[in-house]
Amino acid sequence: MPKQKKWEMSPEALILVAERFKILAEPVRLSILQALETGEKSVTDIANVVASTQPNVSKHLKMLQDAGLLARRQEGNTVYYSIADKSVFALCDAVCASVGKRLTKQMNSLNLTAPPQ
Amino acid sequence: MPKQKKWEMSPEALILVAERFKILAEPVRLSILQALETGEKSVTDIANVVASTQPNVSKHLKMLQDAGLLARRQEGNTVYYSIADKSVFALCDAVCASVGKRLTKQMNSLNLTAPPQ
DNA sequence: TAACTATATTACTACTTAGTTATATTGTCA
DNA sequence: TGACAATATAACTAAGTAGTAATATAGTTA
Repeated sequence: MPKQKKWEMSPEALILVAERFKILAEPVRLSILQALETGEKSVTDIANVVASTQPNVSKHLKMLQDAGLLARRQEGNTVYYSIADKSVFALCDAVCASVGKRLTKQMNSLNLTAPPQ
Repeated sequence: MPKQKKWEMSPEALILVAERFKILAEPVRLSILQALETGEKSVTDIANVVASTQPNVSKHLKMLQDAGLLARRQEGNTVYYSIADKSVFALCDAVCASVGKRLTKQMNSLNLTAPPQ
């Protein structure tokens, strides 16, 4: 019986939740989170992994940090970012499962159990 | 031991996940989902509940349906939409918890256990 | 048929933002 | 100090989109 509670949320709360979703609604930012799953990395390293430019990555990192998803640690000249809120991975897994289920349904509805040709 | 699996995701999968997050990154759409939690509703009813115009709501409904989150049922002249993927509520709850935890931390770091003034 | 209702669509405007380029800032080392 | 390296920031452009207003498409009823 843990599931069936009503979803009461104020408009302000809805806005906050939407903002959090917006942070995650960018492939590059998801890629950054993925790159940091194995541990902290410098900005330059992240830029290399996600195949983007340093200024662009810096901007995304700031957004992720402001959202409370990343932590920042400076050592001498280089800055290391790391995951501050591991719950994002569970979120992404849940979305991935939902999206995957939907794609499977679509394929089945087209009687495509295997790719054509 | 169910948790600690590596997060391997192709760039295409990241794009799909980001698109799903983007669908949820809009307060009006979250409000629509909230309005439908108690059961199906007509377009006009939804527009009234979320305090928006009919064309705007119709557009959002189409996006939600295309994403597989809503189901559509037509009866005579009116169209009823309903939740097709209840997993979105778990997602929103998870985000809400994460955001709430972060706000609590911020308040504690400012020694604000109660609102000022 | 015409008049009415519910929903969808189109065209448009205003706003947001991802990416780029150039530059500023900060730290290290000689 | 100067030269260099790592990161952050500012200004800009281009693309996407939420909301609006007008119109189109159906379905109902007379």
